[in-house]
Amino acid sequence: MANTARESRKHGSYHHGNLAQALVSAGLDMAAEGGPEALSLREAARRAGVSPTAVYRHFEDRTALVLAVKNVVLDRLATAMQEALARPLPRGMDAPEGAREHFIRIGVAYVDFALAHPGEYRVIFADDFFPDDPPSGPAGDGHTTCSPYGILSDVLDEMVATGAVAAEARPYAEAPAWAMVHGLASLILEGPYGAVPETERAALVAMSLQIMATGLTCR
Amino acid sequence: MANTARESRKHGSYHHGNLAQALVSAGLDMAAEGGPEALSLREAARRAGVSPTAVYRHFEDRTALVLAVKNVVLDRLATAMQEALARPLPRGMDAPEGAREHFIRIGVAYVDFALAHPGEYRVIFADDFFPDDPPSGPAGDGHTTCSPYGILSDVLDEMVATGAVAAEARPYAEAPAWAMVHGLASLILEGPYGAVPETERAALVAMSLQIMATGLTCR
DNA sequence: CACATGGTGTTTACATCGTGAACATCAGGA
DNA sequence: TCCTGATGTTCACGATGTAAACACCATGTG
Repeated sequence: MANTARESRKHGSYHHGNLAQALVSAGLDMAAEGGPEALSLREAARRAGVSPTAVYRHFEDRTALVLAVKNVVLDRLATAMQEALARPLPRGMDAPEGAREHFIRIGVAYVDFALAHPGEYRVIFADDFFPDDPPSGPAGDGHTTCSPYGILSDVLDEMVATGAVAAEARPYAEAPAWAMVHGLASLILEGPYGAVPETERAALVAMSLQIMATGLTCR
Repeated sequence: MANTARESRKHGSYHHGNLAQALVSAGLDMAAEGGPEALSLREAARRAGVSPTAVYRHFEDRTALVLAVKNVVLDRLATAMQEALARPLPRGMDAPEGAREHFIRIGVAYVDFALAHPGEYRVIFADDFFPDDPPSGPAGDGHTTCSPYGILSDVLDEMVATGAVAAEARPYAEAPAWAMVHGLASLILEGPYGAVPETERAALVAMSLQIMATGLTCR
């Protein structure tokens, strides 16, 4: 939104103005329509009103364009998760319960985002390169807190700090948690659970996350 | 393996003999090399020593070819899981513990298969159509027991039958279980956990499955 | 002020892919 | 014997990613 004024192509001007941004925006649209495989370089150029090879002035590859789109999607996902955390907790909930509730919430937010924006979500896992979210050693070292991975990490820390989760269970705890939500999203979007009616889906997701939280908490 | 004798192309014969099979076999090779996106119709034809359009006599689409390959991969995955189940249990293990052990085993086998055959594994989730493994209502109705999904279903039934898992937790229990293993495989193959050294990977997977089993079992 | 420079977009071209249409070859039954 | 249906072939088309050479133009330096 940096510059709404300078719309797509200024009347007859040879130069575009902010092609890179326009291409990423077109890429987001195309991803929303048909996932990462629908994100074509030529079509992005077409939508930006520019010749196919102009793209190469701003992105080395088609892959580079996809990667730029991916970063935007990751940001949006992180925002959705943070909004879920921001909602006030029910009164009368103690710290460990609150941490567990946070865990459930970001999980639900993650899956909801994936189901609401299937195409965009799938871009995150395109081209087998992950720009964000470093695996980070057994104990999480400094990651960007505003990335999905960082948010998950923080919530897990909170669970340990409040005593909801034993400290011994902390190392690598991101893995099962993330695996669960990504697995759910993936099985619903690309797997057999797409057939499950939407009403039961929410219950299915909630139940899965409860099991996960219990597995982490129970000792 | 129906007919090993009749190799690819018999000297000068116009007709191939068993093109369909040769194409699927080529498809498997290509998938092993570069995943589903490397599975090209033309290249499959090339490897079978046949013109590109000959493929259409046996498969309606490129998608149909991919689907055929997918079915073979699902079979192999199921076999790997069944082999894991076939190994004898440690003596002195009671029925609930045995069921839990079975659960862990098929989970490990699933992830191991995915990591050992990344390209083939990814074919399973290509073209967002799932030929096998119907979601099957809340309570599993008759699926093919020799499919990955069927095997998981059976093991979950065993967990309930032996009292390891409460009957109330049975409906839809396949979802979180499968989500976990698929999520793990996916995050390691296409996500950030590919960077984790192989030695720690096994521990990470084992730990995740323990948490999952605990979540199902704990009451 | 003139002008070179580098950033940005264009045109042309090529290899690859999936796919449709028309034609060729062959095996087996009327 | 010849016809018919199954299987492969050749040609053709449009789409895609990308490289190479060229065109435009804003900028700042002489």
